[in-house]
Amino acid sequence: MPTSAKRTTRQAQRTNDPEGTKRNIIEVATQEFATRGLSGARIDEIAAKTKCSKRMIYYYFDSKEGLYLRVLETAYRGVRAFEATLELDGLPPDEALALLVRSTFDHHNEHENFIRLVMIENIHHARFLSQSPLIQALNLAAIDSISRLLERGAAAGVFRQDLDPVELHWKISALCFFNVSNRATFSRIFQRDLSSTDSLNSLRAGVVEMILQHVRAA
Amino acid sequence: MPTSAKRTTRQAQRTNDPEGTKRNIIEVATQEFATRGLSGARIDEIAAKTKCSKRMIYYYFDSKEGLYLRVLETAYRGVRAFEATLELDGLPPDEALALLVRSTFDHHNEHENFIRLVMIENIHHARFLSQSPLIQALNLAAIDSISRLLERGAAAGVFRQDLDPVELHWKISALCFFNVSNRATFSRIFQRDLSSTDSLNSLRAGVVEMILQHVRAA
DNA sequence: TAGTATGTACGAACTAGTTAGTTTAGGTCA
DNA sequence: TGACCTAAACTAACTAGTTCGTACATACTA
Repeated sequence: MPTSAKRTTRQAQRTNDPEGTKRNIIEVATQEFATRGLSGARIDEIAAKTKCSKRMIYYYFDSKEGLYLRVLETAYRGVRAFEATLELDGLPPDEALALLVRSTFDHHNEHENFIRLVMIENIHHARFLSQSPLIQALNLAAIDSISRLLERGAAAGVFRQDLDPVELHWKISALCFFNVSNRATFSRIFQRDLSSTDSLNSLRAGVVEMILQHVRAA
Repeated sequence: MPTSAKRTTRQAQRTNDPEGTKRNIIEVATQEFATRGLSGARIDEIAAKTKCSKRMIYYYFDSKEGLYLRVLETAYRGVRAFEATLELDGLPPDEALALLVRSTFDHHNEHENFIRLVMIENIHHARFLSQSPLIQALNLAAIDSISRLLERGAAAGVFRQDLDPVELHWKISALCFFNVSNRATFSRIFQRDLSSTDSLNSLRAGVVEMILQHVRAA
């Protein structure tokens, strides 16, 4: 019987691996959503690039938007996990801040997919992020770290007293985020490869310097 | 005959107005593309919101992408037109720079559609901007203005000598762009309305201060 | 009357999501 | 221990609805 023969050949080595399947789908979907956006990404395309069938995407994630939300959460979790590896509390305040800025700059630079997902989420007015208490909790933790840093700096007399941790985080983010988010248009317009080592070194140094100058006690 | 009667009633007052029609289409399309992105925007939806039919979009702009490109060009032209109204050359360098930063911050803040179009274009790796020599020319002109400013400042001894105009433009852009581009996610995560007058005043002041401190001669 | 401008109706291709199943893994009980 | 059972994991093919783009008909203007 040809039907059963075909089946045997094709599916002989199937093994159930729910976690692996989910991970595989999220990995592929991250790339697709980051590349093409929520409406630009195609479920069929994602399915084709996974090791499983399209039905599994709906089996595990319910809908395109459900999948997108899980992709977004996974991306934010990755960033927070990175931040947690920095041990700022053990360093003098100014050195800790310099390290934070430098690391954020480099991390963003190396994780373009994360930046693109955040851009896409902003295009959607943070509609999906709003549905995720997880993401909001993750980010609030990042502010604690800056708060402690500012308090130590102020106490030691090296930082100004009037700094707001959220606004400082905003400034650091702005400079590190823009480097990746607007690189395409910026490089094109000014005919300069902003991802070259020289450009990155120069921009990184400028950003660190600006932030440190900004927080220094007068 | 009902058909001709209908036609007569409906089109009795029709007047040909190609320029007006084109302007109307671009206006509507700008809003739609800025809101939903290139793949998210729907030609039928754009057509429904114009005063003309879908046929006219294809008549004047050939394709969805053709329309998008014209929308992008029009948006960039608007920004450049604004920049040209600033008369920086008549002011002392530090005042001129402060005015440039403040104006850029406010202009971006008031033109969310432009910011969103640039975000969308970056998501598309600047693929359409690359096709438009017009946009590239417009932006290069903006750099001239900064270059003159830096030269005047350096000559007067108030600015450092080692500043690169493109990098300074990058830093100003980063801080002013991020304020609008990432407002949705940022406001949501930190439960703070970054578009409130207080927030804007505080951020604007911080941005101007940072840039001025950065360029000042040591 | 020739070229420009405009509306209507339609189709081919695409796309999110579903239906109707099959296969696997791991436990149960005769 | 080994046949049997069930829930979980998985697939191929399909459906219903959408969406870009066009063919065709017609009106306006110089």
